[in-house]
Amino acid sequence: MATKNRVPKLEDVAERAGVSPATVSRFYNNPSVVAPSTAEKIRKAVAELGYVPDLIAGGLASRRSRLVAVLVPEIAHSIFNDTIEEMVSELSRDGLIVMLGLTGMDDSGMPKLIEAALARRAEGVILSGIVANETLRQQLQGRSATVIETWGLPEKPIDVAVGFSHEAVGTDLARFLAARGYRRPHLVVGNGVRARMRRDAFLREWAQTGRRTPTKSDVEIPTHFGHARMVWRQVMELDPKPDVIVCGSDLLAQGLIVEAYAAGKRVPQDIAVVGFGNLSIAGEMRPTITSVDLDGARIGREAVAVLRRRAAGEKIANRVIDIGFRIIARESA
Amino acid sequence: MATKNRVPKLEDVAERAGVSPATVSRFYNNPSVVAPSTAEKIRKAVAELGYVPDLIAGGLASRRSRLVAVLVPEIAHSIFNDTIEEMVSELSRDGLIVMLGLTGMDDSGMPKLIEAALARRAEGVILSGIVANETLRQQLQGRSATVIETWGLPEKPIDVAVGFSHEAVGTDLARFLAARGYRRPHLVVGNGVRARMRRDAFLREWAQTGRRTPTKSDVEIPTHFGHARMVWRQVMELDPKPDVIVCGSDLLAQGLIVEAYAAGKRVPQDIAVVGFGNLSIAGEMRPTITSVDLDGARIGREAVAVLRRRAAGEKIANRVIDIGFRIIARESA
DNA sequence: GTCGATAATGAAAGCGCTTTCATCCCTTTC
DNA sequence: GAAAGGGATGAAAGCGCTTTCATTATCGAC
Repeated sequence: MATKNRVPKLEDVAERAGVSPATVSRFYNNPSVVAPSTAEKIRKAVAELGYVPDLIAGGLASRRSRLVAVLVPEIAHSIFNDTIEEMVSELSRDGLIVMLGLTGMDDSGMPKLIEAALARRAEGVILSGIVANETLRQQLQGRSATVIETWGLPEKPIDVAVGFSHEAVGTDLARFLAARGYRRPHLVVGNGVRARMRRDAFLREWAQTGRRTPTKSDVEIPTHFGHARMVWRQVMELDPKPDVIVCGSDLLAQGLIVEAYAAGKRVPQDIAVVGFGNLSIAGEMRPTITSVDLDGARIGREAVAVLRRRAAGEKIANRVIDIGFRIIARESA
Repeated sequence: MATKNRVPKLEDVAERAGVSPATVSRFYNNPSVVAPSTAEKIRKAVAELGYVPDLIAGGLASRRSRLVAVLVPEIAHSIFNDTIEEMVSELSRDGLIVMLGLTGMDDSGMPKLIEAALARRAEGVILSGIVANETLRQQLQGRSATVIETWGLPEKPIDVAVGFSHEAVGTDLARFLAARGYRRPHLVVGNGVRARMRRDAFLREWAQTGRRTPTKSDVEIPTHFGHARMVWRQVMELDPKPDVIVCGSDLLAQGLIVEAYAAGKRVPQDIAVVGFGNLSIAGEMRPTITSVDLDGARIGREAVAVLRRRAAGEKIANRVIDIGFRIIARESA
């Protein structure tokens, strides 16, 4: 038999079912137009042959790649993971696959990955953070792919952005702590753009209170549990008696709580701690951690929703989608 | 100009550079054969046009998809993340992209994702865990894609497997604890196949010592920090005086340490704790956590190495690659 | 019974590349 | 100086699908 020993193709199915290739193609892409009896014959032939459509060939012909690129700095300790998880499952529901790209914490891998995505004619490119490089912005703008920047809220998005305002977080956090009566905060700031935006807004707002200027220390991003020892030492050097430490992540906050206990201090009685991200541990730690809740999964959902609307040919009116955030007051501050 | 307002294609570059399409194709796929002066002309044309090759079309013609599918249960709290991260960066170095698929903790999404991967003619399919479903195994076996099962060590891999022996972990852990003089362990077991393999091996080995049969409790996988409260309660009910708790993950171990402190017990003096996975927190927690080190990144590297050797046409002699594991003794046990 | 719709299908021309085979021209080599 | 070899390029035939356009069959409606 001619079809032995090779991967069956559309034509083989057509022949076996006694129809034309066009009809088999319609069976897959537009099933409502094929007659039930014909469909049944095709289904049978497909099963007998073990046929799996070649989406590469299909993609070329239809110029639909069914591919969405998701580019993030890293995933090992990432706060983006909820977002990615949500996107991947939502997208695969639509028959889209996601190409995962790791840009590195400094985004150095981004240009190559964007090129790779465009070369595959990705229908969407979802980026974490906003793209700084002007050349890249242009390159992305010229293409038909939907480009979604997430987690930040640029004034002028390349295409669409969904995230929240880091400035607003900083401001609100300052107000929140001021209202609770704290007077000597220490800020632990990750050395990334976003963390700095929050810090600056915090300091600006804090200055309004007329209270002591907060001490600050820097950590590498991604900030995590292991930074705590070093940070603790640094904090104590700069100000042995801060009343609250504001962290760039819940993991770091958790680490500091452990350090505080190891140093014989109680949280929050002797020193308070605030996290960021509202990871599940924030609600599970002892004491539970006061944090800023960002609905990562929601960012993912909204991003996918935008993609869907684009696919449906809708115009996207609101190009900057603010999902907001909430300060969750718990035991630690 | 004819090339205005549309995405330039290979032919446009060829025309502009004054060469044939074939030569431009060679410029990309086999640059060593094109004359330097010609290459320069092409480079110039590419830059002027902003040409990006269409890898979909290229893939169809060359029947190379340059796509590797990576299928994992989830990524939000995953122990696989180091592996994924390593694979993604290694693969993108080779110009391969990775399609990330989430199968769900029960692997229910696997069949569809495998079909999607095959439909895109993925060159490799990397699975976490071993595939139980026989139909799926067959489907995978028939294709030319390299299939790599990771984290487990099946007796008869579909194609290639890289991981470690969960039985050996259980056995070694039992010996390790016995040697340290522990007499009343409690086992916290995730309700997954792999965790159960470790447990059974542990119990078998422990029985040899003639000591008290360990108490056990179950948790949902993925096991994490938040399970600790419930587990702690359960442990205390089953045996108020265990001398060591053996956990299915470092996160859970960390949670139990926090619980122990909250209950006024010292680790390891009053109760010891052992983790699994050797996440970075294991070495950073206070006390540092005794754990089982599995080099997740190495699994990723080995998997990619296999893919490379296949791509180079090499035969893979060793179809089961055991990367081993090490028990890291730290403060907590 | 005829006509226009409508539904179902087929024929064929691509989609934008890769690759085989052939060609041409320039070096070597004796 | 001719033959042989090799390097660089071009022509053209696909890769396995999709989709437009045309065709045929079917069905009411008048």
